[in-house]
Amino acid sequence: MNDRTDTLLKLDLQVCFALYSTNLAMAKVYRKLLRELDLTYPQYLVMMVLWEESADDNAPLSVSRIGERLFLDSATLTPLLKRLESAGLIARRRAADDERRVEVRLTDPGRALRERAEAIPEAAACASQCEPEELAALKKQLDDLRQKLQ
Amino acid sequence: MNDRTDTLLKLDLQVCFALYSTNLAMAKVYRKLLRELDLTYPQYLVMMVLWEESADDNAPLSVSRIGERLFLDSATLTPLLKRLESAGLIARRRAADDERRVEVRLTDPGRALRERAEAIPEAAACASQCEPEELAALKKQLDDLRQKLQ
DNA sequence: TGCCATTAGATAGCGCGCTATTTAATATCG
DNA sequence: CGATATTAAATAGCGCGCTATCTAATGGCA
Repeated sequence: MNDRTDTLLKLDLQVCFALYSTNLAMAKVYRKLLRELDLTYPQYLVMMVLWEESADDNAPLSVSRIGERLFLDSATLTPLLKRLESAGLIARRRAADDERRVEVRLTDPGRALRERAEAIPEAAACASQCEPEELAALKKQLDDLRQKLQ
Repeated sequence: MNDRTDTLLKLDLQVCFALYSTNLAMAKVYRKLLRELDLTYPQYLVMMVLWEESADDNAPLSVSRIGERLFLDSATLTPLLKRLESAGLIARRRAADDERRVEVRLTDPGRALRERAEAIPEAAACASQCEPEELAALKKQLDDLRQKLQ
């Protein structure tokens, strides 16, 4: 193994660890911010998808559609959605035309929560203290890497 | 809220989600690679710290020292270390001079595992398919962000 | 010496996120 | 039509990672 290869391997390890630990740090910041909404970060992501795709017409989203957006599957989403349902933020119902599908809709409180949630990204942006250019570059690199890994 | 601010907020959300989902994708790749070593990614990180800091002289590391390196605390590490212990890779023992501390040491099998683990970073680097320059830039940005978040 | 604060680690309980499997509904094809 | 394959979601069980709390050991100080 030559030096260049060795450097590359160490670097790769360091990148993976940086990804891992920065993600934990990010989760910690969001946990604090989302505490007052009684949401976890993954729950917040689900609500964001619903607010984005279904807020206007209240069109239902299937579990798998939400999973597509968030790269999560039913084993993760089903219990999470049940918690959001028991918190009164969403409603779950089997689709009439295909009873395999579960239709997820916002309830009125779920729709209303959006306003209170609007303070979150600003607070998060503040915590990150980064320049837009820097963030844009980081996002692009992360998206590239995810695509390659998948 | 002006357009520039709005753009920044959306960007921040996107970066956090990119971080979250890329981390999951990375974990998935490592899970597959580490399967043959019967290690999870956090367990692998602990072994890496031990291999790096304690392989030569078998000097023990405390739980908190490992936690410092990995940004994890005892609530996460204690059960993880117990699993590594029951797998025979490490030994845990209260320190004689201060019985609050627990000394973590590699066992012979734990030390031996290092050789088999040396194929992992190469395989991971291969999966990421990235140029060293790109990885180096990504690592730097992630480290910056983590520091700002903490 | 005795009291109190601090420290290191362990524990309880919760919510992901995963693999593997199961259930039920729908689609397909002879 | 009936048998089989495919699909959507749910479930079981495991390992983090966290907050909050607890236990036990040590340090400090009157």
